[in-house]
Amino acid sequence: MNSQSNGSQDLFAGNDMTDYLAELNDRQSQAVLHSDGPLLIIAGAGSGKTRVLTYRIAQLLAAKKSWASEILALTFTNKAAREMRERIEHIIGPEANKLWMGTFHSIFTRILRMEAEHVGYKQDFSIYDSDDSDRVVKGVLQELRIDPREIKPKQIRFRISGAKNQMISAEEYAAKFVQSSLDDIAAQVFKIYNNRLKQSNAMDFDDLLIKPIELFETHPEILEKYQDRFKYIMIDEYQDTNRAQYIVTKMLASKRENICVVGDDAQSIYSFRGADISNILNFKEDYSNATQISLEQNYRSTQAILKCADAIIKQNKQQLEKTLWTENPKGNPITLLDNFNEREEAQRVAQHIRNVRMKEGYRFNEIAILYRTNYQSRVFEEALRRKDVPYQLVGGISFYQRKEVKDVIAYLRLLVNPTDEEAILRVINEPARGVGQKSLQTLVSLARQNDTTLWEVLQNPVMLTDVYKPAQARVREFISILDECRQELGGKSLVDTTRDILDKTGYVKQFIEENSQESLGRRENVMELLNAISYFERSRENASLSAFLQEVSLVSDVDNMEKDTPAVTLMTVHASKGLEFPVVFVVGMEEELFPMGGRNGEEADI
DNA sequence: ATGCACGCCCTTTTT
DNA sequence: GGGCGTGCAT
Repeated sequence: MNSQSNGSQDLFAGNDMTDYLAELNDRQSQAVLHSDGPLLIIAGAGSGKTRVLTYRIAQLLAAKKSWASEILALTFTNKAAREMRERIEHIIGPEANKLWMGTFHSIFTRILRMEAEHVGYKQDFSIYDSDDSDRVVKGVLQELRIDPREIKPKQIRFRISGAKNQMISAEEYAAKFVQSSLDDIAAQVFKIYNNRLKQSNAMDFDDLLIKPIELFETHPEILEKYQDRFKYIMIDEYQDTNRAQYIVTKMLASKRENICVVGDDAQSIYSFRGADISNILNFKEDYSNATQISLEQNYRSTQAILKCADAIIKQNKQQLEKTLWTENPKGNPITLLDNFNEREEAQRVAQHIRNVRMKEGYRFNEIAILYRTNYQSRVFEEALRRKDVPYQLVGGISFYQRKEVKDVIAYLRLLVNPTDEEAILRVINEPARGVGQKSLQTLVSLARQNDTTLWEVLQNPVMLTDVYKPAQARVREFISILDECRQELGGKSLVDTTRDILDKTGYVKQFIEENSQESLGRRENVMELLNAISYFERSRENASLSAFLQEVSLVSDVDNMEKDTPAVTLMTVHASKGLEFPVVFVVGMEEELFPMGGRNGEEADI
């Protein structure tokens, strides 16, 4: 691996700024030394982008341009944020913890928590992931008497999310964007969906980006507070910002224009979730005095690989011109493996892995298998198992998306935010306590009729009179368990409180009684969640339940990837972005699958 | 009315 | 390898 790679060697032995400037090439140090005014860094793949960003922050601090607490650095993944923070900590020490560095979602959640009341929320609002959103949509569809099997909740959610990303309100959507009956349904659902989230004191992922804009638009004095606080703003992966992210950062930067964006139009991979490549293409028009610096030297790949990538990217119609080059060796040619089907492919990849290990001495953790979609992993897992090759899966159904984990999390969410309707619906009959569909339906419609929260209905004995008698008692039991555990929050530890919930509800007991392979696994996952909570509690100063919940709702699986375990890594191409492996298999390179095409496969997407 | 077992469905990429 | 809906038993 090259010395400029993401490798683990300590690059920051010296504390003297000049020391590490010496490690940079001309363009890199130019970018690091630029301090005031808008700066656009076009950073090709493997061109040392992270190192430039970290050094730039260190440089701003060293030159006393600002305090750490006045720098805002936004990334897309927790991993990128953590990596940068660690590197900066090496240079400047614990002061690094004062940086406002994190994903868009986590930073703006932080701001929203502080300003919640100004956007009509309570501080401990819940965060709904896409699964929660789908379930809300589904509920709304049912209330509208639309069969969720004919109209898929996901389709509706995509439309709502797409609209939100582009800052189109439910009202505007209904007025302007209805072109099909599906749009029409989406428009109806959109409004109700928003109300329901609001009433549940919950935000979805998109809200975390939109609500700050609302906040700043309606409260100029609050906007100004943050404009003054953030003297320097840095945005990583700018090519992947969507409209909301573009607007909110522009608002924050407009006073000082000390905004530095780093990106590469050729590496835009998130258009499917609203990323708008024109944000980076138009940066120079947004800020007429912007400086542009292109990082074109690649430190990661061989010439052979670079040449191949370049030949493909050159065909993009819209792009910022640049040519990647490298001083690295020519390297092995790329090997093409023709296969009859996926089973043969997997089998031969597994064999190749054994070969490169035996003949060329690579270790398992230096090898990666990349595919387009998670479900492709299965056949490779099988093949690797058969050949006794250890592997680790990154992504797919992540730990925090498992049903049993989500259930326990839902219980915890209810301690913090009892009005979280999605959480109630999730666990009110989990484990089965005799509150079935029929009773639930009654309860929900009571809430709607009285324009109140489900929680309110559950608590109100008068309202419950219409509900099936046996269910009433069970509802009361459910409520009192939650109330009891909520009392504990201040006193007991989080793990103990969680254990109490599990005990009182019999959640784990059901798994023990079932005693099947499956329930055993589920039980283990719940135990692992307890471990995670306990670890969180031990490693944090102010380890509140709501802080834990926030963290788990904003982590992804790549964040937990183990770099040193002796295992081949399996993941999607998306998840691999920014990582390095000496040996890489890109599998399933089939028409329509890679790149993904099909009916709506537009040329721009390809 | 609820609970359970079964068969059906689907699987882009992520915060 | 999931969830989810259906249909049957309790």
